[in-house]
Formats: sequence, structure tokens, C-alpha cells
Amino acid sequence: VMILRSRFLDARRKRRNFSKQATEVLNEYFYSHLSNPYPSEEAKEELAKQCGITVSQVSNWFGNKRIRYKKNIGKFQEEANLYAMKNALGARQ
Amino acid sequence: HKEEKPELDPSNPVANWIHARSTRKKRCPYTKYQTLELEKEFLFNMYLTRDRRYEVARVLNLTERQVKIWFQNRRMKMKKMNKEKSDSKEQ
DNA sequence: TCGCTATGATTTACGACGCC
DNA sequence: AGGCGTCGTAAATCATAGCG
Repeated sequence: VMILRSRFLDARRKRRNFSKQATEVLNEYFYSHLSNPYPSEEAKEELAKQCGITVSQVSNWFGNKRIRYKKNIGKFQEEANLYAMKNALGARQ
Repeated sequence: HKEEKPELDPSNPVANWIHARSTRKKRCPYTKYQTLELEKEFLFNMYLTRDRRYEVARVLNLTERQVKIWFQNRRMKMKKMNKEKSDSKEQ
């Protein structure tokens, strides 16, 4: 408990990339809201909970994703297709 | 609510996103000295009087607008840091 | 081990809106 | 109207994790 706390309070603990599952959740939201990828505060809280990260981290992730996607749509085409397909399959059941 | 500039283009997904106006000044990182002096001033008071703003801007060779915005951003940063501190304390 | 790039976080600069 | 406040964000930049 104290250890978990100090993990957060402890300044400058090393940055870790988010888990594959977390990135999966964020990408699913991003690509299924591609025409308006701006989650509300409530949606951010839900995503944060699902991903095990903070709301600020969710905001950072979307900010980075939007600008990087916009800067080079081509580079993300494959990823976009993957999540579009995943979404279509999931929506059918 | 919209923010800066919804582009009117058909069919591409990015069209309705928020875009910065082309007239926006490019972000220019401040020097260590500028940042240090701004931090010292912030420690003295989180809100600037008009006279202090003029003086700080003059000394650091920034515009009054840049100094005003720096303080606004700094207050938001402080708020965020306080929130994270209290969030991590509960449970 | 070394470089490089991808990724998460932070820093400037505004637009939108609010309240004197 | 006008000016400064917050809030959320764009875009650039920083720092370094992580991989070939």
C-alpha cells in the first residue's frame, strides 16, 4: 500500500510505455470516433479506468495521437484498417 | 463547442477536427534564464499586477502577452500538480 | 552496446467562454 | 466594450524506453 503510494508520489519514476491492452482500448476508441476523437471528461474517466492510467495520461495520449495521425495519415493506414475491421466484427454481435 | 478552426473539407476524417489558425505564432522555448526568472516571480505572487507584468516582460525581453500567458499556464500546471498529489493520497 | 525512432510528458500560444 | 480569469487544446519540443 505504502509502496503503491510512493510509486506515484516518488518524483521521476521511470516512464513506462502503456500496456498493449491499454493501447488497444485507446486505439479502439480513437478509430471508432475518428471524425471527432475528443472524448468527454466522463469518457476519459472511463478509458482511464479501463486502461489503468490517469485521466491526464488519457488526455496526453489523445493529444499525441491526433497530432501524429494528422501529420502522417498514411503511416497509420494499416492500423486504421485493423481497428475499423475489429470494430465492424465486434458490432455484428 | 468548437475551438479554433473547423476545416470545411468533404470526406477526410480530419476535416472536422480542431486546427490551429495559420497565423498562430510558432512555439518558441524560453531560455533557462527566462524560465528561472518567471518561476521566481511566480513564487513571489501567482498573479501579476500590470506593473509587474510590464517590468518582467521588459527584463526578460518577452511581450506582456507572453508573460500573461506564461502565468496562466503556470497556474494550470500548479493546479494539475495539486490534483495529482491529492488523487494519489486517497486510497 | 549503439543508434534510432516511437511514445509519453511538458512547454508555448490560443480560441472559447466566464465574470467583473 | 475590454481585460484578465480558467479550461481544453494544437503544435512543437523534450526525454528516454525499447527495439533492431
